[in-house]
Amino acid sequence: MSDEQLSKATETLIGALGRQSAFWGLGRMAGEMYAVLYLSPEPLSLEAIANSLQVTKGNISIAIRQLEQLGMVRRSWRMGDRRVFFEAETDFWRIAHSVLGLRQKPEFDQSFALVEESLQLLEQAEPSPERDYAKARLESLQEFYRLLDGVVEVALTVKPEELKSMVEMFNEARNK
Amino acid sequence: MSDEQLSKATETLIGALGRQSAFWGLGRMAGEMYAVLYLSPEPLSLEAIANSLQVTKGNISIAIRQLEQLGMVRRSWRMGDRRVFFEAETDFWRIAHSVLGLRQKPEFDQSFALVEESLQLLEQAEPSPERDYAKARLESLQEFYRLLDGVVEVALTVKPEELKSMVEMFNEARNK
DNA sequence: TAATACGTTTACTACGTATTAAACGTCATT
DNA sequence: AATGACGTTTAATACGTAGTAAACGTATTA
Repeated sequence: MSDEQLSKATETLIGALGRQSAFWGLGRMAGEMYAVLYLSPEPLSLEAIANSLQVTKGNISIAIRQLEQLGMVRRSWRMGDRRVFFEAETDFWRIAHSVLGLRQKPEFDQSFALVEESLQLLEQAEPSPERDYAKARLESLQEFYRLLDGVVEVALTVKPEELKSMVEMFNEARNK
Repeated sequence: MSDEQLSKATETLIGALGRQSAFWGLGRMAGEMYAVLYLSPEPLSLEAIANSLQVTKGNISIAIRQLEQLGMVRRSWRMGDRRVFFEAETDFWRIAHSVLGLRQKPEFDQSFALVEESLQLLEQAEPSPERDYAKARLESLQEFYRLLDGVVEVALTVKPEELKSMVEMFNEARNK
């Protein structure tokens, strides 16, 4: 690293995305790796990543798979080089799509299905004030889930520019 | 428990919200406790919660604080009873507000600040292709953060009915 | 065929967090 | 004052996951 400021800047981003990634349940390592790749002008080898993060190869090998599966990182090859290179997907919109679809949505669906199951159990229960109360609560929860589902659906359908102008529209309307 | 189906339904919801809660980084316990309270027609004592989840009082005492701080649970008292009772906040809209504000937003802001810091470090760096590339990347990341921030802002500003009708509008437009 | 350079897998260790049991402080009741 | 019923705190433990080092498989080169 010739430029001190540049490497400091990289370290700072590594810290930022590591935090973020851990917070969202992806593991600190995954975010840190993404940060390294995101700032690198050209694809990096597995070993290069391991060096810049001071961890072992095996560690990277496992973590990189998560990132690949989520569409946050791609592999590439160079002719005459047996090594595998990785580069970051830089289109956050695309990343948001795949992460929501592959990670959040399944979890959401699972939960939704369980609420439905719970509701069906209540249908079979003896009518009683307790049952009726629980039933009302579950239906209310279900409605909220449906709203959330709809919001996400919309967010993934519109184009980013559309979304951006929508947001601006709202903010203008609110500020007067 | 007089009604077998009712308690099965409760257990199912406990499982669902426990999963969900752990997934979102709140800890399994917190979600399970919320589920118990959410389905209970009247406030429950600390010990009652501990019994229904088969854990110790101390455990509940700690976890309940999280839920209180996030506005997901409230304390209440009964005259002539020294015990503390807890009841679930059932307005998910309100919960969404406070969770986003108290939990997600600070984390987001922290990350945003670090990206900015990183960007400022780059300003001071020697001009070079690597620096310029990194700078472009960070600016792009910043723009995405701003968009996200705006979306959340809007989502928290509009009333739930407004949001709901917006979603419906979009879906109709999309389906023709 | 031997030797080297990879990436992956595996068994082990280290670490942080969740959970418990017990001690503690407080308040009401006797 | 003494006792008992609370909720909270604390120290110890259990548990799951993150991370390492080394073995492994495979392809490439000599």
